[in-house]
Order: sequence, then structure tokens, then C-alpha cells
Amino acid sequence: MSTRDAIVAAAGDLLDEAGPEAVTLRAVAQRVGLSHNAPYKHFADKEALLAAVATVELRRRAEAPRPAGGEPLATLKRMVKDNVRWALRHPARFKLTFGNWTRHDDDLGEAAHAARMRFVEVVVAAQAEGALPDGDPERVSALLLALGHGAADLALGGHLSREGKGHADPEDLVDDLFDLFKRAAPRR
Amino acid sequence: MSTRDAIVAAAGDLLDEAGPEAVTLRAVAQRVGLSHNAPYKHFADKEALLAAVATVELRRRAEAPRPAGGEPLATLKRMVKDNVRWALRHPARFKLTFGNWTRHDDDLGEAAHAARMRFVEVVVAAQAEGALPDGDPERVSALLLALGHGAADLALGGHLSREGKGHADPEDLVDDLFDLFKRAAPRR
DNA sequence: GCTCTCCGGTTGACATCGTCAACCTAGGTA
DNA sequence: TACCTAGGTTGACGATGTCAACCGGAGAGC
Repeated sequence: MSTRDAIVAAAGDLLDEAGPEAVTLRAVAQRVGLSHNAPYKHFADKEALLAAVATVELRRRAEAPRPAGGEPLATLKRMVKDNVRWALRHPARFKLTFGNWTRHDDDLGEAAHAARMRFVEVVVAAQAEGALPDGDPERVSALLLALGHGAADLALGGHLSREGKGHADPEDLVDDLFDLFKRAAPRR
Repeated sequence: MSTRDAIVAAAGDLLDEAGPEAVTLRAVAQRVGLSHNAPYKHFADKEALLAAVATVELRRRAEAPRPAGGEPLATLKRMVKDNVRWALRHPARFKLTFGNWTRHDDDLGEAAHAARMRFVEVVVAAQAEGALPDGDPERVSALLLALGHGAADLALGGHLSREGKGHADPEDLVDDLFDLFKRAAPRR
């Protein structure tokens, strides 16, 4: 593993273990056993390092093998719920990945695009079965991703309904959306 | 206007004009014409000040009068799109409001609850007309809010489909969701 | 074999930021 | 009159991102 990769990994670990505010260049460098300025030999600045962390995270999630069997619609639902669960389990990585980038990063953009494309493929398959409305598959895919993203983000902020009456888990909202699809499907 | 309110307003203005990283306690204090430590006489720490900014923002949005006429479903769609447009026009305020709160703030929690309740009311009306599926109105409302939130957040991060083929505005996704509602409505 | 040049590393400094402690002062209260 | 307190000030501190300067060693070119 290159030193650069070690720095990225250390930053990711720190993120998980101690939250975003603990991810300081000095702490990262120390964890790798280097001096506080070593990261600057591999990254232009802190944001570039964080972009690398987000990129490996997106790639890891996109490259994980999917059990391709079963109905496309069920697979799709599983994928969206997977996204939601990932966000809830690793809030810091989730918020970093989809967070505040002040510059464009080519690698990150490409990794994000690849991750999206995995959804589009399954949407196409589901449309072929008549299980999803026709229309641009990228747009249908965006609808799914947006709902999952929003549900997870609101849940993390405590902005879903309070406990008790009317309380909704983010995964429940995914179920609701897929129920809508079923009831609106071209062939039922 | 109390000094406290002036500080909150100054922080909000800075947020709009120069982005989140420009909102430093010193800059806020200077804009109000006070010394760099004056905010501590009104807020426990920076996060408490930011929570106050988010609270007034939520209250302002919740208290804005709605043109109550027309079909509830159309009103609802307008409200969701309003949220999306607000997020796109004021990304910093949007991200602050729904962002990373490490502590609970009573005022902020209540303001957020009130804002949600405005949606629930309209959902109830739409359900009474059969324009929305039955089921817990808070949960249907959460579905709407989550989609709008997710669509706006992804759009801000450039995570919706690229320009050109398959490109989807966040408002388009709201339209798509309401189309689903129409096709799945109990009475069409 | 000698020299030169980078690549990756180090040390030290700097401005800025959030925060704390101490002090000050005017106005209301006992 | 004496006192307390709300709101303000100054000055300091440690942490952080970043910059500049230095440094050693592995190759490339002669």
C-alpha cells in the first residue's frame, strides 16, 4: 500500500472512530507515523485528501458484488435500502461523500457517476418487465436515489416525525415509494 | 431589535454573502460593531448561535402565508417545490438548517416540528379528497419532504445526472412523484 | 564514477479561529 | 449608599491549515 493510500485510509478510520472534527491533517499524519506536513506531499490541501476518502468510499460501494438474481424491482429496493442503511451506519462518511465540495474533483465525479450507473442498469431491467413506469431510466433512478438520500439525511438530523405516532423510519419511506410504483405500474 | 437578534441577523447575512466558512464569531461580531467576544454574552458557543440562525430561518419559512385556495394536491406540490427552490437559492442556509447538530436545541426542534406540521395539514386535506393514498399523514408528508430534501441536496452536490441526456432538475423529480400519486390515487 | 535533480520527508513559523479568564461599567435593587 | 448583575472589553491560549525552507537518497545523464 502506498503512503498515499495509507493516509487516505487513516483519514477514513479517524472519520469513523471520532467524527469529522477529529479528522485533522496533524492527526491523520500522526496515525500514519509521519510529520504533520507530510500529507501535503500527496494532496494539495485538506479538501483534496477528503475527496480521495470520498472517492474510495464510493468505489468500494459501487464495486461490491450484487446478488443479481431475483426480480429487478426487488433488487432495486434492496439497493436503495442498502444506501440508506449505509448512511445511517456511517453518517460521517455519508455526509462527507455528498457534502460540501468547493472544487470539482475528477476522480470523485467519476466514482459518483459509476455508482449512479449501477442503479440505472437495474432500473432499465425493471422497466423492461413493466415493473416501473417508462421514461428516462436516469430520471427514474434519480427519483429513487433522491428519496433514499433525503430520507437518510432527514433521519440523521432528527427531522423525520417524532417518536410514536406518525414515526417513520427512512426504510419505511422507501417501502412507501415502491408501493406507489406497484400501484402505478403499467402491468400489475 | 435586540443585540442578540442583530448578531443572529449578521451571521445569517454573512452566510448568504460569503458562505459558511466566512461565518466566524469575530466576523459576526465586527459586523454588528462589537468586539470579538461579544457573542459569548448571548450564546454559549458558536453552535448555539448557528442554531439560532437556523431557527429564525425555519420560522420565517413556516410563518410565510400560503395562498390556501385551489386543490390541496396542487398546493402541496407548490410547497414542496418551494422548499426545493429555497434550498437551491440559499444552499448555505439550507445545509445549516438540516446539517450537523451535535446537541439538541429546543427552539430549533420546535421550529422544525412546526414547519413539518404545515405539510401534514395539507396532506390531510388532500387525502380527504382522495388525491393522496390513505395512511398516516405524517408518513406521507415525510415521503414528500424526503424527496424534496434529497433532490435538492443531490442537485447541490452535482449528484444528479450530468447535463444533457437524462439530466433531471430536482423540480422534475417532484413532478414525477406527484405523477405517481395521480396514477395511484384511490379516485382518479 | 560523478553530478544533478527531484521525490518524499522534516522542522519551524504564521495567521486565524474558538474559547477562557479577568476586568470594567452603568443601572436597578436592597 | 452599597451591591449585584447584564453586557461589554482586552488579552491570552491551544489547535489547525498552510507556507517556506531545508534535507537525504535514488536514479538519470554524462
